[in-house]
Amino acid sequence: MQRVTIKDIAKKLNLSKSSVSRAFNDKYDIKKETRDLILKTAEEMGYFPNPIARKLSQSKTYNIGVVVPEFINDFHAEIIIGIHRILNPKGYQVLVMQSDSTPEMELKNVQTLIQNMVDGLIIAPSSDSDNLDYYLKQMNAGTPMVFVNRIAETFEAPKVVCDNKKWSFFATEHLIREKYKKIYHLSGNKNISVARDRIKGFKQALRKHQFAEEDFKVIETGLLASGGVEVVEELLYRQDLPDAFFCINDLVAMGVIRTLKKNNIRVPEEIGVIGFSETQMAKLTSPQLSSVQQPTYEMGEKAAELLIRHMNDEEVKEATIVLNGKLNIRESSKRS
Amino acid sequence: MQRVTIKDIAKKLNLSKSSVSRAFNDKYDIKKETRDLILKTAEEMGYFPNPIARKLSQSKTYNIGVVVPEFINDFHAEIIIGIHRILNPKGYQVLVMQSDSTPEMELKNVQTLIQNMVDGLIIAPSSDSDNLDYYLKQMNAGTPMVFVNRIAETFEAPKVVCDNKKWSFFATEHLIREKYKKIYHLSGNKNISVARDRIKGFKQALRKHQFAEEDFKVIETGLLASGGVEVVEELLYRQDLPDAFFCINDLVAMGVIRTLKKNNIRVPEEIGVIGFSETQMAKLTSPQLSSVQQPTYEMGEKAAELLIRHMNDEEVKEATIVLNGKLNIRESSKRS
DNA sequence: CTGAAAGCGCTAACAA
DNA sequence: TTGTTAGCGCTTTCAG
Repeated sequence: MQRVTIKDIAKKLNLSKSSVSRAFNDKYDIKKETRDLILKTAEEMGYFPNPIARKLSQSKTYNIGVVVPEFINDFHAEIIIGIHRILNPKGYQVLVMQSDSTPEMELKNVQTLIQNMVDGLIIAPSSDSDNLDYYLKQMNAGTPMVFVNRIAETFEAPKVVCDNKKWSFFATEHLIREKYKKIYHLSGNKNISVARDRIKGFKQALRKHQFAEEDFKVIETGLLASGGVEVVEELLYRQDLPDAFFCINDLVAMGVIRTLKKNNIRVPEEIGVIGFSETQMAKLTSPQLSSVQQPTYEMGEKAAELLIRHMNDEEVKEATIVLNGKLNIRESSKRS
Repeated sequence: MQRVTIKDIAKKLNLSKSSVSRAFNDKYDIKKETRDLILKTAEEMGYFPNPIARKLSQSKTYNIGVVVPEFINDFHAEIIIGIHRILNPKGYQVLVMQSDSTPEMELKNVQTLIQNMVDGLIIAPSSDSDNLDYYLKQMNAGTPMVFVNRIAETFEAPKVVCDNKKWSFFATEHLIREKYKKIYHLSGNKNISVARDRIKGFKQALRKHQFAEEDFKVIETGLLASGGVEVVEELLYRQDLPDAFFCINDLVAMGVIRTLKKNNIRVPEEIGVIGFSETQMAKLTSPQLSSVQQPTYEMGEKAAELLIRHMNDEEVKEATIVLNGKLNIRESSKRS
């Protein structure tokens, strides 16, 4: 069964291909009746425009590339859904690739996508310091790009971020208000600006509440549950347990809680725990996990909108959108 | 900066476009030296083939559509990753859409993808009884399709499924061996063949171990944690708690465990719980959740391989691949 | 082994 | 308002 083309319709109606084409792109002049006629017979003949042909002649692919560190986690999955929500209705197709959280793979994915001629890119970088030169070069060469989440503040590009420092501050302050006296921050990886910002917020809160500087303890754990497990085991061994953990993410927090409970330490009575980047899991565990929720869907949506504006040549080179988080206080951090 | 085309290379080397094209598609005759020369200068000039042009002239898009119920869960995310693993290296791009678990949206997505001229489709249906006529029609019209997971056994199409009945049987038998005497099965939704198969396995195990037929209790809960919560609350109210729950998935199991613990019922000592479709969460909770793990990545890989064979016109119309699961026994179901 | 030329299906100047 | 025509960049048949 051959696909119907504009040529077939033109022949059938004794019109030219151009007229048919025009009927489908209402930016050109065409008499209303002929257009209606064309649209009607097109419908009858089961015609659908061939997107590839259109892409070739318009030299526009309507493809948008998205690169995320990984898509098995709620955070990035939700960002991707947000992106879809904006882009799909506008006729764009979204090509998602994951970088396995490595800058090398990320670069490779971006290159692949550019070679496949995406019209624009949304990148959720794995770190904020790698590949920047390359990205800058590509942007100057005319590839519209928008960055999400982990990206250096100083990098001059359209970006969508959360106010990590602020919400880290609130999370820490919440622990302080709950009368936790010795609070450790389990930080993911200091190469990531997001983590650095959270450290800043953490320290700022402690400082505000007159904690001694020597108590500003930050431990790097990576982003996996195992990181939380190991830290607690280590601290137990060294008999240096704090009475609260503020964790870089929910996974680490879960690792912490598990290990504490295994050692018969009660959460939140003896030790409070709070996570970040709320996951579905937070509500399902016992104790339910307190966590800072980020507006993930909105991050994706804003990034997509920014990209569209960027592709339309609006001047958004340095537009930065900062979104707000939200502190969900549940059982794991409530002593009162 | 204009993109380099084969024409530019041809001009530079005083060759014809065809030769340059041939150099990149080694199915045609071309002298080795000229080919090497072309490849070398192409490299120097920073040439990349324009995929759109190639697609148009080959009338092949190298796009594969994938429709899943949703991608915020490990199960489907892992299937998608499996698909990527096979398809990306072969130069295919994967377009993923989610149906929000409704047949209507699923149909719409499939139609959109077909209009966008994907070369083939992998569908993880939201139910196994909807849209089948349409799919059959499309397949007969020449669109290669492969189905994954929730799909009726009798539907004649290439498909990749798990042996749900078998692993449901093993899960139930495991509970029996742990001396649980009154086992309820929390089933998702009987419209889904996967759920029906698990019910079969459940009953088969009870039968084998001489449980009374009146004890074959199956309760529909949907697929969310809230379903588990509500059932336990209801059963508590009616004072009809079993001593073990075999749950359709980990989310429901988590809801069950949470609610039991809230009511000071110990898991697994008083009540055992086991999930299905292992999630990352299973290892992170306390007690750690026993669950049947399905080979999700492999399901995606097999589906992609099947699709490729199908697109190459191998006769695989009715090929069904049945994969094996695995029972991960953890704390939530071990009384001994 | 290489070149010329047609064509994939559509868009977009330009003419009429 | 409509038709003619020349592409978009590549593949592929046919000649040479």
